[in-house]
Amino acid sequence: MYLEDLQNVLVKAIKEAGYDLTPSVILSNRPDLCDYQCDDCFKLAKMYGESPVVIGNKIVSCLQGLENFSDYFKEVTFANPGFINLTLSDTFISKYVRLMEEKEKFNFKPLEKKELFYLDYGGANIAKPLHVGHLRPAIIGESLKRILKFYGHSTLADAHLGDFGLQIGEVIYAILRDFKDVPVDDIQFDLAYLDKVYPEMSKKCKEDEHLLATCQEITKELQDGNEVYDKLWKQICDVSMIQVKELYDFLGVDFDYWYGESECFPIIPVMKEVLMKQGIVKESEGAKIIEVKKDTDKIEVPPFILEKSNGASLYSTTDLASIYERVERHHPDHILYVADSRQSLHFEQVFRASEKAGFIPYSSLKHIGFGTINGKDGKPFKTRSGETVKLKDLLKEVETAFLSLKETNKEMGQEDIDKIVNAIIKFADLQNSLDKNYIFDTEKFASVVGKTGPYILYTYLRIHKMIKDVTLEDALSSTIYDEYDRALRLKLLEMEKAVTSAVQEYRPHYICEYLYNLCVVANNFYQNNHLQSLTDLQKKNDYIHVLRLTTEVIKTLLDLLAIEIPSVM
RNA sequence: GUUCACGUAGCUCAGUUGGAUAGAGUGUUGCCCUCCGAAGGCAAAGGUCACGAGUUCGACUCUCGUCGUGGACACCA
Repeated sequence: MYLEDLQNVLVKAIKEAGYDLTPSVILSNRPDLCDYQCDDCFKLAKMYGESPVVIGNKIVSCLQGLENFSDYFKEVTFANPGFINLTLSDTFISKYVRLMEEKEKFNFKPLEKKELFYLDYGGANIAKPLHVGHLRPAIIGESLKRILKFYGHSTLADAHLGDFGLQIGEVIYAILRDFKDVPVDDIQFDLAYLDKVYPEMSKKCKEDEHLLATCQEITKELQDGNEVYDKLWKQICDVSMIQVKELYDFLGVDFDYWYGESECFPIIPVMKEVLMKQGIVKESEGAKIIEVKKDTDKIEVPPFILEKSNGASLYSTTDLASIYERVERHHPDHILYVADSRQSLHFEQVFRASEKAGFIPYSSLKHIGFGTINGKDGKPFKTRSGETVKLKDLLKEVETAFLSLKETNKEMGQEDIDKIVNAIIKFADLQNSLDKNYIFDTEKFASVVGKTGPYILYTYLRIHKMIKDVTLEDALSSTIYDEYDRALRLKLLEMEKAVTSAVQEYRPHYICEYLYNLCVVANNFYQNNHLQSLTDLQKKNDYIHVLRLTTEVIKTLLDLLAIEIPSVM
């Protein structure tokens, strides 16, 4: 809100100077000179064919002539070759800090249009243990959901479990082999069994074409409604879901719908009928396809495959069916897919097919791709023996490393330890920009110093401890006492920008960046201003106001990253 | 082969419509606990922004090319 007000003042001054442009007021990149700056003199110079120096000086003198100048600025200057430097007045800063305290949601501007975002960020597979690869979609998706919701949008989260693919056929094959003398209704197995059998079958099918074909056949029959397979499948789901939910629960990742691909199957025939009527389905090499390439394409975009030559459905089929179903049922404005960047071509095909079929426009569909977690060799992260790392083991490893840092950590309650482990992992992951691969470094994931989740938690707890029992009588005054105080108040105002950017670009790391910077400024304040020894009551009152708001902002933003605050550290 | 993403300090990474002196963390070297928690604060050193052209008053940012890394390229998910 404050930025908009600043901008409006500038609009007026520009008009008064005889020009017409909506300027952009941005955070100063020379904090030694000013708080905010406007660089649009260059643009105006081009538009009006005058020198930016002349234009800038005109605008600056219009600003300086404002009747209520001090409501906004302490100082406005022009700097060569074309910068307008704005230093905000204490009155202005404190006014908006007070509004952040008083108004709902830190005085965020209400949304012009509330939209419904349908988020697909699960991708966990039934019958396979969750591994490192499932970590990023879960925490990025969860964070995006919370950010969108905080911003004012509606969200629906769908786990979209992989529960009807080849891996199920493989596991069913193994069950029938291992329990061949047991009547189907009496077959009982547990999670340990699935954990053992899946890797075994997966390996064997890669080596044995005949076995693979058998498992594919089982998968198809399951999809077609084979009763025996269906019974086993239900049990596989029940057994696996316990672990899947346990892990997601630990990570604070929650879904509105725990749907799997299997849910799409009843819709597939309906969808196919719609597609056939539109006449966009073709036959090619025995398969049913939809052409999705365009003349403007630089790359060869392969056709979307609706049906395999053996009549079976595949990944693309269920994804398109799920779009059809989601649109029919929920009418979302956007569907977001949080999935590995490697799947970008797949989503491109699905999105084009969806648009061609008239389900939902291409522009409403978005694949939020992210890089893979690599080991130090630049290849996907594996254990020493070359296996994918189980998520459970990774979490345990981080916990062990944390506990060994300090003797006293072992005395902490399990709930607090869990929260800190979450903070370590999530902050380490989310602070990277999404599109890059990143290197998994055990040391980094065990670190609690510097730019880490625990640093944020620690900052929060220290400040919270000293102000939690104080009740405030007077509102925050407009006096700013020193540079640390000023820096903290200015930083608090930036919250809106951080969240807005994160929403607009679907990038949680803007929140991390801001959160860390806020904590640095807050720590600075803390180090240089001792609350206890203060005798000036108004100053003490104001400091508590500012610190309290700081803790509230930290807590709110941590929640957007799905990080909870422990009771002690 | 075609194509997409990436290449910024020793290491791990930010850099939000192209703007002034490219920022953090970590590591290294020094300081700061008789005052609210040292998982903290301060300071120093550390850069041909992969390389070469181009567009622009101005390029880490945009365009093209080269090199390097990773990925994708119809019946797997």
